[in-house]
Amino acid sequence: MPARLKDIAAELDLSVTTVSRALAGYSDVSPQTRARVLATAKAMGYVPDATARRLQKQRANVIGFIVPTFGPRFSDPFFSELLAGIGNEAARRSYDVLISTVAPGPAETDTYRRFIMSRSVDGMIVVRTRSDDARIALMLENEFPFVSFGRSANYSDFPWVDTDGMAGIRAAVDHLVSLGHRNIGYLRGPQELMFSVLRWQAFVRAMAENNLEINPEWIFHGDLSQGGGRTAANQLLDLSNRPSALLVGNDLMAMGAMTAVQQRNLVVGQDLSIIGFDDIGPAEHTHPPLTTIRQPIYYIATQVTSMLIQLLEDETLQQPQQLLTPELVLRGSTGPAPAIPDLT
Amino acid sequence: MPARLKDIAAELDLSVTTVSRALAGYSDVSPQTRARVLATAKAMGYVPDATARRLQKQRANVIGFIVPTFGPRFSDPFFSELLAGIGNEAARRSYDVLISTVAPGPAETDTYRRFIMSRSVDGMIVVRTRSDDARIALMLENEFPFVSFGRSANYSDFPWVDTDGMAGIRAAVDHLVSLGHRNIGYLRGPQELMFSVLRWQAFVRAMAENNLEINPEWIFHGDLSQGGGRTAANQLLDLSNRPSALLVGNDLMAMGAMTAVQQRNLVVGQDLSIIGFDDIGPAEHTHPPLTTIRQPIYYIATQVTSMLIQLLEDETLQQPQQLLTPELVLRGSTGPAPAIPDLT
DNA sequence: CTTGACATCCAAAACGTTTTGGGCTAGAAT
DNA sequence: ATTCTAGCCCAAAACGTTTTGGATGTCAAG
Repeated sequence: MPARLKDIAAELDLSVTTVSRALAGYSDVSPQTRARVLATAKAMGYVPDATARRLQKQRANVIGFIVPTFGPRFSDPFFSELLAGIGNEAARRSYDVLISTVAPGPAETDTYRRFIMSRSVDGMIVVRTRSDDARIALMLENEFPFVSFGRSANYSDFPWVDTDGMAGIRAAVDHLVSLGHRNIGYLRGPQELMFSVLRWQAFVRAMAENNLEINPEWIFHGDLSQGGGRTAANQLLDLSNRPSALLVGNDLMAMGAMTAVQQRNLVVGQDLSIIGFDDIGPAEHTHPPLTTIRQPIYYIATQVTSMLIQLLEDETLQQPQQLLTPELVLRGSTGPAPAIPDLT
Repeated sequence: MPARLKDIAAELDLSVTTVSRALAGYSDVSPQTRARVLATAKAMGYVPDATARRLQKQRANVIGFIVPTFGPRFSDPFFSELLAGIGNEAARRSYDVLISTVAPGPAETDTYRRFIMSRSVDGMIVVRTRSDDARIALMLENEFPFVSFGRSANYSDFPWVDTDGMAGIRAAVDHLVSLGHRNIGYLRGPQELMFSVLRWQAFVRAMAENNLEINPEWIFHGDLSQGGGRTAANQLLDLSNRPSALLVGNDLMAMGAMTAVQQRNLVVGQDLSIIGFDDIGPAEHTHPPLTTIRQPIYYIATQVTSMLIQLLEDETLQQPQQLLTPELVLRGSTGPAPAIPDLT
């Protein structure tokens, strides 16, 4: 049984009130008394009961994070990095993080509702925003504090941090063009994810700006997983006329695509140039290392967490919406386009 | 403001007690009243205040999980899979998961102490156990419920689930031997991690059983990361007399080692056979796919969580210590040993 | 008519903390 | 001698729920 306030009070023949106020450092406790309280509290290993304190303060000092797990087994380095950022920043500011995992859908909204209405958490962090995002709708309508990693199509007035996919994709396309590529394919992520559609739109625009046509045969869809990337790349490689470069919606799929290429004894960066998006940890350790559009996941995670805590502590955000410019990281998975047979 | 019990009571002109008992399904409230209560509770979107309930019940329905993050940025698929398992199983049994991230060390023990003494969680899940594990010592001495993924050298009487590293390593060595390898190196993980020393001991024994000598030049150390694996493999490749096969303490390092081999234009599975340990998601997507010793991380995570919840609900564990036999998954990173120059 | 038995409801206590609104004493000022 | 002020302390209320231990009313059995 951990020691409680009343145990300390009994030990020192003081009231619970005085012990509480001594520990909180109020000035209406004599220095001697305070010293005695501090000493025995330490000796008894006293740690306040978090639940009781929460009930009284009407504040949990906990932020919620619901991981949208796609499928039961999922291992996405994106999320470990995210979690490390959220966890470290929260710990630094003495907040705890309450987690649940649930697949997108109605059950997900229920979990959000439960977190909010049961007052288990003071605020939420949202990731992988959707174009029409029920989670954001729910929280806006309940005026519940949250910050998201990513924007949404249907709502605009809420705090978020995001990467400028447009700029990133444009840099990638420009880079491919400068390498001589004109036949560029694109591997899209799920349509309902906001970042997926933004990146796709960026691709369409960047191609147009370079006066390149988009060949519908070279557009593929994947589920953001390595397996999905591999499947899509195999479809591409089965084509009789292939593109010379493939832009991929995220790194994990790009890595899967690389595997598919190599399994046919083709060379990534030569027979097919591949560019990913994210720069997750493993990206620099593939062979060849993956050229990718880097978004600072860990930094964004700390940033989002920090913003949420600021909101909770009634500070106003000087910049509630932050659009970060990503950086194209040139590595080995891209190379010059193969010479085109001269048709003249 | 979410609706509270007293709001429902006021609405229906009932006492808070009756409303509470109606919702809890006690038989001393009339069916009509109960129906009315249920209806308005639903209409008002009532969700019980978790904090108040916890205080009264002296039970949080929360399990704690402290992620031992090594370094600020870390992305280990091992942990995402672990988290998915813990999260999904906890959600299934209506428990929440409270998370913190902290690097191993004294601050880590403080975090455990805080979780325990503040009664924020009912029990803890421990992973990456150490030979002499301060976390386990702390919880045993406070009789705090926990279940761990992994054993410990200094304590034996606590509930855990673990993979039989011994059996796994032996299978791997036997497999290499059957392929003709006699010169086998080993890349160890950190010495303080229990699974690391168990696997190393297993290697020593398995080599002896096959009458093979261990060449100290072929023993390396790494930090379980891809970068660590790459560095170690580079040391190996710099050697004038190299082993023909390398057994690696975990998949992430094995993947790093593969990259190092490929960067020298050598072929994994031919010039150097590599075997990992874990079978994390990406392992089957490398090129060549990684031969590895599979431990079912997701399953173990659900199992550990389930056991903890059983403990918390006063059920006795029929099998408090589970040693799972891993499976050697043969893929492309291993191949026959190169022919040895005949010295006779 | 009384007594039980049953059905239905509720006031009050409890969980452990913080906050509110004083109370008491000693010494200084009037 | 009285009032005021500081300094120190504490009882009680409050947070929202569940549990405890009745209270009240009705109806059937005696």
